[in-house]
Amino acid sequence: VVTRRKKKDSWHHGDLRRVLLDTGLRVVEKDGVSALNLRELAQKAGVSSGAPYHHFTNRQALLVALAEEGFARLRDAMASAQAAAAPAPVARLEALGRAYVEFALSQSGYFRLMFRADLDKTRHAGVNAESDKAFRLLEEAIAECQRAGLAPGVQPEALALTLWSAVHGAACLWVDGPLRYEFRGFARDSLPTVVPRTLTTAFSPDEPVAMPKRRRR
Amino acid sequence: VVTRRKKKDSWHHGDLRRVLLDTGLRVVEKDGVSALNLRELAQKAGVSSGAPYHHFTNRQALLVALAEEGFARLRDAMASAQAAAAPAPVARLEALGRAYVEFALSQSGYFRLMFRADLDKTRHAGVNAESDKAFRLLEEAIAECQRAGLAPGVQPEALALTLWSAVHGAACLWVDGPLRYEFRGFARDSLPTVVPRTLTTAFSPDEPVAMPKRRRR
DNA sequence: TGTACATCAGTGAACGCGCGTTCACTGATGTAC
DNA sequence: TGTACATCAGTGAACGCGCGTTCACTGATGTAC
Repeated sequence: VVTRRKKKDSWHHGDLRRVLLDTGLRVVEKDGVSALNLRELAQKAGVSSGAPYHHFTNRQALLVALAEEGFARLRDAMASAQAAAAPAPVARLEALGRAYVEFALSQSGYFRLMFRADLDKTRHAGVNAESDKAFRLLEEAIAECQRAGLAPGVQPEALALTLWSAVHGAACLWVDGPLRYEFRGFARDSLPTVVPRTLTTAFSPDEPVAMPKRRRR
Repeated sequence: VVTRRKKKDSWHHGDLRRVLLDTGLRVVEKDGVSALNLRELAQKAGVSSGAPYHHFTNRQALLVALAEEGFARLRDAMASAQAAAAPAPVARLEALGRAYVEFALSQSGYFRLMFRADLDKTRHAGVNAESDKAFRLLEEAIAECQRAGLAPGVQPEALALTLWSAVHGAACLWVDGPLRYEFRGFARDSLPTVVPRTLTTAFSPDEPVAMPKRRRR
């Protein structure tokens, strides 16, 4: 409804592309991906219904652009959380997991766009590259823990997958699933910590332990 | 396209309600929830476009009915997997987790319907009751392990949430997510085992261990 | 066993709207000389 | 610095389709007596 003006009022609208992305993100955050339509976006940006097509070839392209952006931001969030964490390998790993869940909860628009079912059909180079980078952070942190003897000596791939699954699952259950930001009295703020902390605690309950030597095969 | 006839050709169509549910499920399994539309369902059942409304008040109601059914089937699958498992608490817990993921992969139609975002808005008593029952199986199996000293001594709620998150996340990543039934050379058949097994192995790596006593708070 | 009546599961045509997308256009912006 | 021209981001009206939903109807099914 309100016409947005960015710094430079040049080029007619300022930065329509950015405005479309931003308002689109807000719509998805509030009502889900299926609620996003270009006409409404155009209207909210104070622009005619055809205008968005000068910036995105179609609706799908806008969704993909947002998904790419989301993966990049997730990676940034994870990287800086890790950098800010205590130097111990377990603390660093836990910080990554927490950042993942925190991102999903606070940026649920991006999260939905990044993992929506239809994305794969059009899975674009940019999306794949970004998501790979995010996942690689997790893998490296796990390898680091294993080298230090701070994680169970199972296949690293299995451990990486399990950790990713756990934080991803928590995010799904909270963002769109039956939990909706609530689970048995855990405070909203502590939610992102619960799952990663439980895992790292389970992996090395007391303190650094040697890699367990499996006795039977 | 093909007109279905059930045993009794009575009542015009036989059992249109059931046929609509079944073909709807197949559509969702193949192309996702958004691909399901009542006109196509009616056509596939060889019936006019208005016919479904004698069995479901609207599209939403059909989706909810399928979701309820899905939760009931998930619970059955989990219960019988647990019953068929070895008597050891850890084996029983692992069987539950495996059943959850197996269900998601083999019945991805139900899985999508059960956890789709829009379900919550209309979250019905039937759905809630069924999903609670399924989750309670998991909780009890965890409590059993903890009593036997076979799981870390963290809060049971945190452990339950983490396990649920892990199997749910694996399911999401495989069914609609970036993994799509593939992860680093794990065979498709072994996928449902990877995450639950990794967790139970991590929880009690060698054999039954006493509940760890946390030294620092 | 037959008849009358209520009920119920279908038909098929139509309504109507949301929304992606197109298109001929206009006026603003940048650039070459 | 001014002018001519290409380009580009908008307008706004319209197309068109998919699809949920409705409605007056018809014929089949079950039930009461």
